[in-house]
Amino acid sequence: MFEPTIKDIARLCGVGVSTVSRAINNHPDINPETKEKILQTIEEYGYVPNNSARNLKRSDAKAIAVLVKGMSNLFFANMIEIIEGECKKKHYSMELSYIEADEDEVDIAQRLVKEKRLRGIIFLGGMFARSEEKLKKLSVPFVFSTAGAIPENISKSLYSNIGVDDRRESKRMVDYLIGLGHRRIAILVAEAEEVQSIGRLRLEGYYDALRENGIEVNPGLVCHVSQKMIPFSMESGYLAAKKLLAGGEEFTALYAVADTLAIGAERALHEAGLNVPGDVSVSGYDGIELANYIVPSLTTVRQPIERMARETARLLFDIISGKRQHQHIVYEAELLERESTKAVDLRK
Amino acid sequence: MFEPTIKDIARLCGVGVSTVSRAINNHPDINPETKEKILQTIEEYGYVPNNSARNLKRSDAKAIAVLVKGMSNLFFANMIEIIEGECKKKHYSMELSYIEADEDEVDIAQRLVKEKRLRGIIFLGGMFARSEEKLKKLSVPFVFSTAGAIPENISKSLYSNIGVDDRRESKRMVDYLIGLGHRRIAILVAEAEEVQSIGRLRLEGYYDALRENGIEVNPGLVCHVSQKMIPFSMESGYLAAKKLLAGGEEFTALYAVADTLAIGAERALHEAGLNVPGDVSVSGYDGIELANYIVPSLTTVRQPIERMARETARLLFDIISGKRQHQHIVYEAELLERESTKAVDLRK
DNA sequence: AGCAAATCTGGTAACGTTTTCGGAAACGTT
DNA sequence: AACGTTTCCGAAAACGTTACCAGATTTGCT
Repeated sequence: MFEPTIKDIARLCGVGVSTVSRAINNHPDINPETKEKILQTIEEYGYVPNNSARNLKRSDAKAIAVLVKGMSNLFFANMIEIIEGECKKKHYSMELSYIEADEDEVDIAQRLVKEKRLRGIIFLGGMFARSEEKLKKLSVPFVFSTAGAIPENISKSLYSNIGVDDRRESKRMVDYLIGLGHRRIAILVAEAEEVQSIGRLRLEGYYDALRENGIEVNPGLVCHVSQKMIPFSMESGYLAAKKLLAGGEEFTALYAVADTLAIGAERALHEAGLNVPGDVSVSGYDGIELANYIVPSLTTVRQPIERMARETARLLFDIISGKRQHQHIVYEAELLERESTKAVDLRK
Repeated sequence: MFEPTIKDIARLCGVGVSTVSRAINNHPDINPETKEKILQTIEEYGYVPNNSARNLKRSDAKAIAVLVKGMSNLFFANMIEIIEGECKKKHYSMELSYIEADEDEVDIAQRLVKEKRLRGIIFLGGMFARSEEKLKKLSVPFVFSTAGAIPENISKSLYSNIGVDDRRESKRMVDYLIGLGHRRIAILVAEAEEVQSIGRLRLEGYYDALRENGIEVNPGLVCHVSQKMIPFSMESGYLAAKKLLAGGEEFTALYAVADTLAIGAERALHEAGLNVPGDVSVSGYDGIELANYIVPSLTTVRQPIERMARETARLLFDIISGKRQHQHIVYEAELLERESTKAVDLRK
């Protein structure tokens, strides 16, 4: 199959290649009539500029990459879709790549940028304990979202970060459960071993709340998702809850650090003949759409996912175009009180 | 920031650029020692070949695109992740783009292919009533998955298609409900207006089952998701079910043509004080992971999603490399009988 | 009418690779 | 020793664009 190039179009129109190039790129230095004719010919022959040649010459591509760490997460799927929409608006293309837990996201990004001459990177999830030198080597802006905490000693001007204060919001949820009278509150946590990871932060929030309320931490109520499992999957929640139940430790509330984990846990509870919220109150974290539809609807902390995703993309584009500098945005989350939690039964 | 090129590496090693190129691309015509030295220098200086230049010269890129029609679908999110994994294995990069309902996927693909010199396209969802001429113009292989039905008059050698027989599997589900004694079976359907769309096919399956069992179709039990809504979202299911309930038509079973719709519907049922499966049996379609965890777990038709996604990617790669020809694969789905359905109560 | 300025245009040199081609050196074989 | 082979290598020509520069034409102003 023959693919016309800019030369062919030029020949067809009896003009030089530079003129065709000008027509394509909306250059001002061109006669509107010539431009019209060229555009028409282009249309007629179905000419589409070769991106590789263009990128080579321009020495950068109108593209970004979205790197996702932590698979099978409804939350990220949602964000990706929104980010893709923003890319489309800016006529950027988006490359998506899921990266393994043991891979270094900054290294991968670095390579990708060099290879494809991308203009920026969005990074979703994962923990975040990078070295400053690596960040310094980055030649394009890097925006993190829904990532773990940032080590204090790294200069904030090297990257952007958008999200909520996981530790604080997690504490808010546990405070709420305590407010309902719960004292024996179990927690289902994933990735808590990774320093500064999201899971870790949410667990810290749990500790904070207990401490502040003078409740002693019962290690038997802190249940970790097996490291071999996908951290935030329903299956992980299910299995972890089963383990918790098997442990025999009593609890009146179960807080899972992700809605998906909570849903898995509810099934385990159900199988054990426990009613939610009758016997156990259950709450999650994230505020995925689903949480509102299941029966009973799930009490959760809603992250402003759409706003976060949209702003992540917009901020990146603004930094690329020089309109804004790197910044660190912390959104407020919202506690959604729903059917899965209730005040502790005083008769018990 | 200075980025070394192949010339720099060549100079640094005191060899010609072609030799460096040979080292990078594992060409046999090179002295192992020289290769070793070059590779070492590359490592040392962090050289990464410029993809644009490479693609330009090679006149094609090691990349494919995944085009998704029909947004906010858990099912697709899952498939995309699996496909991305397969791409990674083959060292292909993947471009993701969601396309609007009114856009022509083949046109978009065509443009993308010309622009980026992609080697193939995977197309997820949407209906599929393409013209043969357009398909003929395609210069790279095109694999559809989870798409609507194929018009019979289009030559099957022009594209591949992988999926299940939606009409038959849908009928299977309705047959099952009828087998449980249900006669007044409501259906929640989306996109049924689009000829040959997935929604339409599933609705046809419903009609087939009723007809075969001598049950007259009650139009009051066929409930369409509003066209303004996202077709397969939970919200759509919720709203549609509310409309159905408001219609006042009695039914003992509700079949939603997607699990997400079913989950939305269950909430509406719940709000109306109806118990599942006590008062109404509910079933879905797709077999997303979630369906197994919610309470009551959802009876559904499981599409072999992982197998489909994996095979879609593999088939595309095989066609690209000439190992296989275009083909049309129809997988068997599996009816998963779970807690949300039960035999109709004879006392009623 | 004359000249400067504005408008438009085409030629051409890059951009960083891969690949072809011919040649040099090293190696076997008679 | 003379020859063909093999092994390795470098020069240079693409690939399809964009951007710079210089030239040609038109326009605007005295």
